[in-house]
Amino acid sequence: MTKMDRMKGAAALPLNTILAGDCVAEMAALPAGSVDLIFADPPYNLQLKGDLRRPDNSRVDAVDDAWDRFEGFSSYDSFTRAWLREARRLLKPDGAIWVIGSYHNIFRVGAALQDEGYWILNDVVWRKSNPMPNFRGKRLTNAHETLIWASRSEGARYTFNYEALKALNEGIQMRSDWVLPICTGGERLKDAAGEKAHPTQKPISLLHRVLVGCTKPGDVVLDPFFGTGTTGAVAKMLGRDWIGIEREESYRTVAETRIAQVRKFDKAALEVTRPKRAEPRVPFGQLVERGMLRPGETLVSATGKSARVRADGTLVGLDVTGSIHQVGAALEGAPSCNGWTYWHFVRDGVTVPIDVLRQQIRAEMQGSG
Amino acid sequence: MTKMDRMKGAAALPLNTILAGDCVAEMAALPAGSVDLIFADPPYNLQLKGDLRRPDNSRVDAVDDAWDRFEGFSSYDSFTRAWLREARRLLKPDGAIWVIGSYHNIFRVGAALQDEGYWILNDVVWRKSNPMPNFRGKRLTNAHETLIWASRSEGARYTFNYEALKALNEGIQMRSDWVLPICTGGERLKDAAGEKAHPTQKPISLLHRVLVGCTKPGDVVLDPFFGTGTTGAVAKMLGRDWIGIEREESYRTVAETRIAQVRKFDKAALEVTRPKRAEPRVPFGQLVERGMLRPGETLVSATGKSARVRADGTLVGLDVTGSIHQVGAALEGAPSCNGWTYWHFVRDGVTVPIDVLRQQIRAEMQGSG
DNA sequence: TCCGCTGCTGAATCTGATA
DNA sequence: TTATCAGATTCAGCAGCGG
Repeated sequence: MTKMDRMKGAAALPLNTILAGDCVAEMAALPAGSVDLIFADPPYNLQLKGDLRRPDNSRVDAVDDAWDRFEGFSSYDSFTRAWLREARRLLKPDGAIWVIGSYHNIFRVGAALQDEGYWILNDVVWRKSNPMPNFRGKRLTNAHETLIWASRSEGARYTFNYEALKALNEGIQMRSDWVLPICTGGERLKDAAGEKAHPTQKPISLLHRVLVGCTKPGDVVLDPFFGTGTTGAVAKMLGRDWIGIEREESYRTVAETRIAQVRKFDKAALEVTRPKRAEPRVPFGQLVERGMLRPGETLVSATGKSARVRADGTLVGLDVTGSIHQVGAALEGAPSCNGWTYWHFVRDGVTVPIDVLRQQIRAEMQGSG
Repeated sequence: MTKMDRMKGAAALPLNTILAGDCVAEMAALPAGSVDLIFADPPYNLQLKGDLRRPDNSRVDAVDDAWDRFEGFSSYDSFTRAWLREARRLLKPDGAIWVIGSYHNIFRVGAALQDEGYWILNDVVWRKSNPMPNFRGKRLTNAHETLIWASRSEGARYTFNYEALKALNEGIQMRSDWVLPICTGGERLKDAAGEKAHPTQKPISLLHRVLVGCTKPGDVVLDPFFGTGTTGAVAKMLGRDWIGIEREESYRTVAETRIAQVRKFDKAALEVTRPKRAEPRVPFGQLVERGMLRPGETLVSATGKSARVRADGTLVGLDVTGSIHQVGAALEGAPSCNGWTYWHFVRDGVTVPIDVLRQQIRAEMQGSG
């Protein structure tokens, strides 16, 4: 594909609309390499037989819709591989996919993902804080669903906002198990008759975490099983573009009304904690040029090693000369070393990491734009 | 099979011993329909490439054993289907199987189980209370493993001690997610050199829950990937018969010594299974994800300071960005600050501490362990 | 004996910008 | 495309030691 083709394709993308039809056919009509993230909540192939009743004999409203009926595993597999293949064609090279499912279908989906060339990054457990109990006492309470996060291929440079998710989790890195309530109450959409509009509406909180963690503002998010449009609603809130595909007219109607009512968060609120790597690079030599460190001055490490600063911003250790990183690594016998945190200078008897000086320079750069 | 055959087969069973050899060949030599429960911890096919270092530069001791190396998915699939087929032949008609794995292999195992005619009853998530973190900040902490529980076939009358598991869970129906620590400390078996005897020893608490829930005293439990014999040790404690199969002599030696030391119904060993209950930690970000607070919304303090909420659960104050605690401390010039009581939101003209929202979330989590 | 501090470790598919 | 090198990155639990 030429750059021109891709630009043409991108221009043709039906952003922020719901396409009516079968997801494989609709995806086939979209341009390759045009989507940043796909979130998919495919039919679970539940294979329910008769009714299920609660201990008080009331009937459980199960998923018995036509779209969840398949002939058998082989038919479900063909369906799965067909939509996963089209989805992969649509993804940009560094794009990624999330798929949610239960034990009825997730193993087949996961194996198909691997067979189609996707590269699994994590499986994530959505642990429901308020699941439906097991009424018969014949099994464990089915209290979770599984999500799979995969990049388009091995080695792809997928988007992962590590610091943002860490911030969401109060400073501790986000784990693969997420405790979130199921979608109930005011969030649960109702149809005209007051019945739930969709049997398996996903909670906003789930999509919020996925989109904050794995997309950037302005990214294109595709949901091939749009349902009542949680993906679109959250994408809009977060300032991402979205495309939905949905066969059932009744779901599309509910989704359109819903998304129209969503307000985008304001720009400042969408800013997210950024990684250090995104900050401007400051060469160590600048600390010397600016006179923050004197040539000839001795730097020390917490492990008791020392080295002397030279005018060109290199260090001289016992036997070694080189960058702050190289000398640190050599003195420790380590394969690598972050010299910024390893080396310290001494002022008025106090030992200070040289990284503090780098932060001063960065702060100045901020102020001067 | 006649009743006579089955009795002959049962009589020939090598109970409470470890068979040396490849599990497919060893299972093929055992009589059909003779086993009540199988617990299997097959190789995960991790496909690790280079080595991994912690931020302090120490090297992670990875699973690089020969038994975890496969040519590719197709080779792993053949292996999986071969042992699952033999395992199914050995099961009594009402027998069941548990298999444990990670995202590297569990999807292939689950699909194979279904294809071979097993009937999945639950997938169970082992949520590790103390997993290894993600050192490079490139993915989510891999904090769980998945177990699949399946009966030999659809409609089988498998053993499930509903009341026993409910009692283990302090009177509440057992859920499909189990919080248990990984195997460390005194429980972790060491070799003569003081190194861990097996790279992936499973905790007693995990097997305890499986065997209490899915076997009866006197049942025969088979583990085709016996390793250092946690399955055998727990079976002996609980008065079940066991059969192990293990290729590696070093593992068999450790397992034999270990199981010889186990006393039936060792009370102290059973203590391990009681989960510790602490007040669950609720990250501030969850209030945002759940829509209790809106990104862009302003929080205020009793001292007249204010800050705005961002989508990743951080706050922006006058000059500071960070957690609710960090921003509160900075604005007050204090070394620390409890953001939960310091910050308030405004609804209908009323100022409410954000801690009220945390209490709401905790109330939802109550009773769901 | 208790407390705090340091150090070590666990089934892990673990970098990215620039030349 | 490949080589080079700067430099970013961790949580819970247990053992051992010193005061």
